[in-house]
Amino acid sequence: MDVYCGDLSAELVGKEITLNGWCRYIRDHGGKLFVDLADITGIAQVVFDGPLLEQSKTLGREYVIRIKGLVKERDKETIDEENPTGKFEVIAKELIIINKAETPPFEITEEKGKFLAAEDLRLKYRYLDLRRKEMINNIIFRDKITKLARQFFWKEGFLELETPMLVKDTYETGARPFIVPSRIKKGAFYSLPQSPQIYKQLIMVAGLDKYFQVARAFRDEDQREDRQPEFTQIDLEVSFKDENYIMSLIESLIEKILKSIMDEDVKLPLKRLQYYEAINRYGSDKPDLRYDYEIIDITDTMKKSNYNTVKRVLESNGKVKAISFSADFGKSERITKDFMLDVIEIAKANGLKGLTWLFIENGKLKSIPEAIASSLLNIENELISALKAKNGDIIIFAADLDDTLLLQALGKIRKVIGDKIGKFNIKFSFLWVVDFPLFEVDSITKKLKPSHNPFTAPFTEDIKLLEKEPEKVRGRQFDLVLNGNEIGGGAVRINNADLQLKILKMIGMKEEEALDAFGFLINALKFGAPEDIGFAIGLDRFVTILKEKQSIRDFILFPKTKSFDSPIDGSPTKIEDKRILEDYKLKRIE
RNA sequence: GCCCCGAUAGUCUAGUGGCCUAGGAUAGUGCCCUGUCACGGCAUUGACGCGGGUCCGAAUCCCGCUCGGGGCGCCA
Repeated sequence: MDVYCGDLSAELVGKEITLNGWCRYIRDHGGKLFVDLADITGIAQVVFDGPLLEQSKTLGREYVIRIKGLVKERDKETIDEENPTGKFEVIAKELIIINKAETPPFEITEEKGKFLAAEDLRLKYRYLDLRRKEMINNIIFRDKITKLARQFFWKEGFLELETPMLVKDTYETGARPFIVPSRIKKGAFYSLPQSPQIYKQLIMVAGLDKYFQVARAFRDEDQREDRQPEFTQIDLEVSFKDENYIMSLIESLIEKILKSIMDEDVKLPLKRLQYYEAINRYGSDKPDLRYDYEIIDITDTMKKSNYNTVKRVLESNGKVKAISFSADFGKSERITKDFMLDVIEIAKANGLKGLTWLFIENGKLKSIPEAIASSLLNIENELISALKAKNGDIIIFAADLDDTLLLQALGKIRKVIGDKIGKFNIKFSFLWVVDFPLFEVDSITKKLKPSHNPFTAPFTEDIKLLEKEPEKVRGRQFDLVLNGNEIGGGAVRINNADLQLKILKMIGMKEEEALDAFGFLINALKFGAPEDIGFAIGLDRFVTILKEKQSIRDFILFPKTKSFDSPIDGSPTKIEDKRILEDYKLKRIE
């Protein structure tokens, strides 16, 4: 009987079984030899003695073997409490060495961190890294979520449909795509999809009214800890539905994932925050609401103070905004002066001229130097009560003429403080951010650009503002935020050809450019496009946050490095000029 | 394009101008061991990313490069 190593159990005691696995640890005692045999399920101890002893001594680390043997309950004093199969062992009767293995270039160990090899080495030998329990768990966890999502959408009547990987280049409006030269059509290129966006809209026009896909997407933009050039979205699109349908559908999916996979409860419906409210209260369109630290406008109070630095800004119609938080973050650790000096540096790096910080002791404001607190003496109580601050709290505030900059900088600082204090009473804080502006104004070119994508429908009542006050038009866009990270986004799509063309022109495309790039979509909208709404969850990021890890690379089998190399196969690699020229009629210039 | 951090045996690390002939752990190799479980004991092989500079003297300081990581820009 074939058994997995992790499946040794009481029922198997006395039975002869076959195990296949890798020799993880070998303990040679001279007259007896123990092997920890590992596979995807776990580790089983195999005992070699008697006639097999000599052969077993030829085993090395990571040799792949098959053994036949007798399952035995271990003597009490030899039970390994650390190992789930530690009450049992297998007395080997037959040993087949399926394959020898070279000594691994790093240790495949479960000991946390101690021997964990550098990531670039792990990625080069990813097949060895993936033998580690932690990685196995990550990959299985990801599978569970994908599987659950599939079952969920199938049950809701969605079709799992595949959109093309070789698509039309639509660089004009979005992320830089990876391009693929065409061999047949000289000088022409496909792109790899930045998202299945347009194709799923076409699926809706076709009348296949509920689509989903576990879709790969590609973006040739610089990387971050939570960004890879190719990544996976759980992507969906529906006809004849609205925002409330999608939000409650996604909420229901989240609830199921958290309950059945994480055994965590989530309170539904999720909180919804309007974009402007999120910005004003938290300085971010994806605030982390595991902690409060709300940004409070103290402009009016500060006007009465004698704090000249700030007053000068106020005289030019600037604003002052503040955050308060506890200096004490448990385990007798406290916010230090050095940390606050770092915070001031962060403030400056984000464009603020400076930042003031004070602390409250016995109901009084204190500062280093004392002069700051003195200049605020007349508004001390008003300030403390406006911020709902208490003894032991730190108050920070900053003033600036540019309200947006002020809020964004404080939003960054709020996050730094939140991450530092880290005393969260909620593990997962989900949030909808809704009512985004349809456009952003590019700070340099002053041109309009879509705040998400150019296919998002404006609010019907805002369409009249398109001509004169486009920056006030709200888009029917909603983002899903988890612990301060955008993990999903959805929108109602434009289903009117004229409006679609108009929006494309508003973001700076000439009519012929717009038709050249998106004519196939605009044309489709003329042939009976239904009401259309969709959503996508960034799967890699989602699983990473649920597992409370930092890097999405630990949840991707073969990730790329920061410089876009693929350590496992060494790609990208040069292709000989001859082939490029003959097949694609392309020439390399240097 | 820019900013910041890092690079010492196969691996993880110690190291802050002379105590370094570079220390430890683990892996490897050889020998010993019948109850270990990251077995143990004894012995042993093995390293300062590359190039330049400062200095009497550089793993250590400086410059450049390479590689890796974090961030800004970018990511509809």
